[in-house]
Amino acid sequence: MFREFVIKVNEFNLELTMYSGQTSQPPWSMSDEGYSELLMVNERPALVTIKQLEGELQVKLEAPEKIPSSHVKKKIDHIFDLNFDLEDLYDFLYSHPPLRPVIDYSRGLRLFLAKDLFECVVSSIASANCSIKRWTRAIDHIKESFGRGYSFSQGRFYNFPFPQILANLGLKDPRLRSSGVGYRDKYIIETARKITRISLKKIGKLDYDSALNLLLEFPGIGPKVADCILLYGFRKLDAFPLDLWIRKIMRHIYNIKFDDRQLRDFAREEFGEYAGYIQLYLFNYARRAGIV
DNA sequence: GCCCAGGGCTATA
DNA sequence: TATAGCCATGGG
Repeated sequence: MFREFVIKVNEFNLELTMYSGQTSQPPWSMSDEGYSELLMVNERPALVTIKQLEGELQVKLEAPEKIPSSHVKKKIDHIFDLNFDLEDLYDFLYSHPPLRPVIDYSRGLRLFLAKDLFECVVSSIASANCSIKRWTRAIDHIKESFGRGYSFSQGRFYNFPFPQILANLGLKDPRLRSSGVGYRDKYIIETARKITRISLKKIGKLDYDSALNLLLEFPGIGPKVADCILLYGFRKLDAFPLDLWIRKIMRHIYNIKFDDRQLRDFAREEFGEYAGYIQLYLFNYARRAGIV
């Protein structure tokens, strides 16, 4: 089954969003057709290819079984957070003078939300003390090694393996390590084992603090990784992942020596429901503008 | 060859 | 509670 349709968008930059380093998943595979990825829609495999032309997204869909376009559109709307009003964010940023410069630098940048919660958890663990290039490649390797493959006209695509598959690996099994996650392999395996007993969906329904405290009990998940999962996985908009870039840029913008505790409290009190998006914009600003 | 990467874990005071 | 050293490994 092949199908095409269009999604109207405003204030969206697909390429910027795709390569912004959010730990929900690696960037989708790029070709002349656009960006392609395997999505499970109603538990069924579908290859989705999207290309942006100004104010519209051209979507191509290939699936062995019949899948309603409206369901695919809903998935895409969710993954790129297309229903979020960026104008409101820009108004908020404009009303806080220290933050004004970041607006024009990242216009159209949106959340890149998880298509698979477990993939988001593993990606976030793998991203710790690791370059974006390396952890995204490692996740792609894990998909090819342990995921289920589906063939399409563009080639073969793999889903992210279910927790049970990684949970069944021995702690010293070399296969996960050789995917490129390094010493984090045991964290991933032990976290996978815990996740076979706890529902990620249920964690996502808890309030911010309860979900945070639960995630912190998983091996390999500290404060920063937990906030990434809360933001990019569960769309907790008040999460504020605090990494080295955010520390740098906050010190640069506000010229105050905050420790991590104070920075988190400051962000959540000052930014509220915009904290997550502001973190996204600050990260992009710091990383690309070469702020010291 | 050295240093760093969207940090977390562990031991020590 | 706070800080120090360690961790795999590819890229600059």
